[in-house]
Amino acid sequence: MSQTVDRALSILPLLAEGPADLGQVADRLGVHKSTALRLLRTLHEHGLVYRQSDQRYRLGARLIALAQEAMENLDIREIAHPHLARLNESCGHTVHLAVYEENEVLYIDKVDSRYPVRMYSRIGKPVAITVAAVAKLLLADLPERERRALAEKLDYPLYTARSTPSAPAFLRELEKVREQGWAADLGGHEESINCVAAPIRGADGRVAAAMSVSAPNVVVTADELLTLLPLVCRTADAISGEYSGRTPAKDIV
Amino acid sequence: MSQTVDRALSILPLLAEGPADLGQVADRLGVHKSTALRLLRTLHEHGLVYRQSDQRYRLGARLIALAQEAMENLDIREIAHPHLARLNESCGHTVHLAVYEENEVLYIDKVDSRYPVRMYSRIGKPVAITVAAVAKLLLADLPERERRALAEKLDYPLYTARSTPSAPAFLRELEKVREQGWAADLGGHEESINCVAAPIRGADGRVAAAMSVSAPNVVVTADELLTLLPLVCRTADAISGEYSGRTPAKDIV
DNA sequence: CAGGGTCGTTGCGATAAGTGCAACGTCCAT
DNA sequence: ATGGACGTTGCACTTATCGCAACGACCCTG
Repeated sequence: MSQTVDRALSILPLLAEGPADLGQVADRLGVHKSTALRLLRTLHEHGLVYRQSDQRYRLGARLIALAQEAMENLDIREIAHPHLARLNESCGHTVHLAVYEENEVLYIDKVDSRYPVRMYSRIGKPVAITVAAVAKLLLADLPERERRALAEKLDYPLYTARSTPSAPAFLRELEKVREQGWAADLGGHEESINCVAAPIRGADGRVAAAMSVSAPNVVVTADELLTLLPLVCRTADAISGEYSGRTPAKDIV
Repeated sequence: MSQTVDRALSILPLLAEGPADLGQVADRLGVHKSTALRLLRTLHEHGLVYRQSDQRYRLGARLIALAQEAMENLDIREIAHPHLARLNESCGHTVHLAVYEENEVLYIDKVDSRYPVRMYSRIGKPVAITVAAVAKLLLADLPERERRALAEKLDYPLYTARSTPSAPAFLRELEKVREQGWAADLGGHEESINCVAAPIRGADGRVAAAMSVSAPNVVVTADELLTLLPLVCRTADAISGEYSGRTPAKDIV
């Protein structure tokens, strides 16, 4: 809508790929160098980009700090965290919390496994949307139109032989998840990693977030992990209760 | 430099304080509502702001994802992480990695304590710059002019009785840290928490990052924590060696 | 050491893009 | 039913942005 701002913001994902110099930025934006310079300067003043010693630009520290504040403002995160920590205490595995927003599913909290083998994932990282258990729960709750439209738009990378291969398969899987009220990912993202997930609902009954427990085969088999399902669901329900204002929450400050 | 972009970017910190509606944004920017609307729309298209169900705007998911990518591009983080994890294995306490950029010190990595008592801090969060041990190391290495200028600009909040109270005191502390080559924070930020920190240097000898070990009094006394200093310094030196390209690093892909 | 090339930077005039206004629509509360 | 608050739209004005061309710094090469 606003050309100047639009161009300036387009620089950010570009720099997210790695540092770039003025010429590269100008080329990729399709504008004159002087224009790119002015945009970069403005971004720089706001701390969103940083100019490193070799004169190239990269994303800046304030961007990271802003994102941090953004996450801290998500009240569901505050509410859920103690529950996630408690679940991690009792089962020892990695626990994730994720939300859906504008065609993306994002981890917004994580409690690391207490086993030495840790899986790779990061708060703030977009989730493998076609296979992750939390993603299935979040998408399964979208209105049908939106769900179908999104499913068509997605790519279906074959991370493993068990990855969801196509839009129809994905929609069927979502339907199943929707009915059973929980989801699993058994080696669909990484061969040896399984997850079970449960939905967290707001006052309106819609799925506001999803949480999961993940563990590699070398620690527990898929079947063993599935025995945790009731515990995961209970935890998710407890969070739902607090988040929707039904349960007053017996803590804190 | 670019008015439109400048205004648009000013919206981000504003929304970081919490969700706001169109009128509030327009007022705080000092522009007409229609102008604010267009800016917000552009930000929205790029996913940097999100419009929640009550129509108010808040920071969006892509901002968080971008920040994530920004951090993953910091090569020092990649290099340091295994060392931090190993240090955590051997001492059990919380380990932090921080960098300085444009008047801010930011945690860019963290390995949580294995004790039940965990301290509050977050990757991406700006550090209490006048008291944190890592901040002292990073600022102590700045050119004198810059260091003085920054010291004058800072606020000196008295978190505790031991917090650095003023610019002159801070500069003296930095001088000391500079000479001894390590830093500590003994209850200067939170009464019961102590840290020891060591610098990580690049090929040019300048301090590129700093790492610290933190623990609450209830787990170890300050004196006990200080006995870890040699280990912390050795770890930092190992990271320095790898980062500056001296040590080839015996790993990875 | 001179010359050619690359890259970042600056000032300027043309004009395209952004701005504020006023009117409209919607929703909610009175 | 009526008033007010808030978001949204189209439009005329004019200001802020754009690309250009020229400059300067730097680096590498012959």
